[in-house]
Amino acid sequence: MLLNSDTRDKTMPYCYEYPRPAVTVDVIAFTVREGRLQVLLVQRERPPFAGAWALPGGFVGMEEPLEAAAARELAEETGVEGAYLEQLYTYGAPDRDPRGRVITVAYFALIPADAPVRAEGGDDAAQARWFPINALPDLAFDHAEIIAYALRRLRYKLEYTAVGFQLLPETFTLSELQRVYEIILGESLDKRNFRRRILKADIIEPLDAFRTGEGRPARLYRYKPDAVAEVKARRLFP
Amino acid sequence: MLLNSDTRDKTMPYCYEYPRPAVTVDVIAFTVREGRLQVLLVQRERPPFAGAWALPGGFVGMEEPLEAAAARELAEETGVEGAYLEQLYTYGAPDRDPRGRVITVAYFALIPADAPVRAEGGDDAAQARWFPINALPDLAFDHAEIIAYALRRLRYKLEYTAVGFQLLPETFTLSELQRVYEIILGESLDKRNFRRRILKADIIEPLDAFRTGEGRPARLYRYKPDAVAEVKARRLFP
DNA sequence: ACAGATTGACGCCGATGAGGCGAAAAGCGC
DNA sequence: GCGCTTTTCGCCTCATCGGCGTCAATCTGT
Repeated sequence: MLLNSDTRDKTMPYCYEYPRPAVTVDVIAFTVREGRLQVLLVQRERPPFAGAWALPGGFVGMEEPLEAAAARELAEETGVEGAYLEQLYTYGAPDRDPRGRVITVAYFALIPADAPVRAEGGDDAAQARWFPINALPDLAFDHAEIIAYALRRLRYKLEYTAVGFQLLPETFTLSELQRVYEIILGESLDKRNFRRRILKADIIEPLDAFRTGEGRPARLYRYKPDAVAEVKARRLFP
Repeated sequence: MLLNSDTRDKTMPYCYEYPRPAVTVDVIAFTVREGRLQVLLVQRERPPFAGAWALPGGFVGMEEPLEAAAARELAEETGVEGAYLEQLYTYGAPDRDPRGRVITVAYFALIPADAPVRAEGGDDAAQARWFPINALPDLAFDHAEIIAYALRRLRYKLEYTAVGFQLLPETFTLSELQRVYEIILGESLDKRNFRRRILKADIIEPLDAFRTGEGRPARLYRYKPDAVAEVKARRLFP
C-alpha cells in the first residue's frame, strides 16, 4: 500500500517495527465578512489534487502538540494568532488520501472580523482565499465532508455556547452580534428578544462608548473576560 | 527522541522520509451495573506502567478505519459487538507515552446492562474488569484525564440526546430508564415528570408486555428504532 | 382471604421563560 | 423643524417545566 514501506535508502531514515500512518492537522477557519460566513481555503500546488482547493493543514511535528500544530498551520496561512481553536474530529478512513494512510485531526477556528488576514488573494506560492460557505469550489480529499460537519458543529455550538463573540472585534454593538447569529444560523431574529436574552445571560458588559452611524448611536459591548464559556446547560432531555 | 529512529535492521522494515507518530485507539466502555456507573479497564502486562490499570486499546491497523479499530479492541476485551460507539477526542501530547510519540483517538462505548461480558474478573493473560466510576484505581498514561472527559461528555450527551437507552436491554420499564439517568447524572428525578417528558419526546414505544416484581407490574417499553437520535434542539443560547 | 405495603400511572396548578409586538428615545440628513 | 433610521424599554400571552395529590394494580404477610 505505502509506496515507501520497503525502500531502504538514505532518504528514508526513519524506520519502525510496524507500519505507521502519517498524521496531519487540518484547520477549518470560519469568519464573517461581507455579510457572509466564509471559510479559508488554500490552493494545492502538488499532486494529489494539484490545483484543487483544500483546507489549510500539514504534518504534525514529532514534538508538537496537536493544537499547537493547528495553530501553527493557521498562522502560516493567515498570520492570525490567538484565534479561538477547538478540536473537531479525527478522520482516518484508509482511502482518504491516495498517497497512503493519512489520519487527520481537524480543528475549527473562529477568526474575528477585524483580524487582518495576510495573503488574502495574494499571488504567493500557496494561495489562500476566503470562500463563502455556500459557494465552495470542488475540494480535495474528504474536505467537503469535513467542512459540512464543521458547519453543523458551529451552528450547534452557537446555540448552546457563548462563542459567537470570537467572530467579532473586541467591542461590538448588539446589532452586530445579532447579525452574526443571523448569518450563521440562517434565520432572522427579533431585535428585542435577542437583546433581552443575551443580556440576561450576563456574558457581555456595556461600555461607555457608542458606535455612531445611521440612526441612533448604539452602545458598544464587550465580552466579559471572566464569563464562563459554557452557558449553564438547562436540561434538554428528557 | 524515538529510540528506533535511526536503527536499520531487519526488525525495522517500515521506513519513511520523516518520522511518524504511532496511532492507537482507546475505548472508554461505560455500563450501569449493580446500581453504579462502571468503566472497563484492563491490567497492563508490559512496561510502561506494567501492572497498572488502563483503558483497553491498541494500535490501528494500516487498512483499518478508526472506528473499526475501536470496535475490534472492545470486542477483543469484552466480546461485546454492536455496542454504541462514538469518537470522543484525540489526545496527542508529545510526552503522554514514555516510549515516544503516540497519538490516541479515544472512543466511548455504551454497553447494555444485559450484555454478557466475558473475561469478567477472569484470570486470563489480559485481565479485564469493571470499576465503579467513583472508585477507579491509579491509571496508566493520561487515562484518568480521558475518563474524566468521557464522563463529562456522557452526562452532557444524556441531557440533550436520547442515548440512555444504549445502556439498557432492548426492553425496559420507565423506572429502569429513570434509574439509569439518576445514576449517571447523580441526582434524583421526579417519577411523574420524568415519565411525562420522556413520553412527549416520542422516542420510546410501549409494548404489550409487563415486568412483574414488587408492586404493580410495569409496562415494558422499547426504543423506537426510527427515532432520531438527536432530540431536536431547542435553542439554549442566546 | 384480607389488610397494608409497594410500585405504577394520570392529571392539575402555579411559576418561569420565550416569542410577539407597541412605542418612546436618540441621532442624521434635508 | 421634520421625516427617517436605529436603538432601547416594557407589556402581554402562551407554552413548558417542576411540584404535588390521587387513584390503580399487584405483592406480601398474617
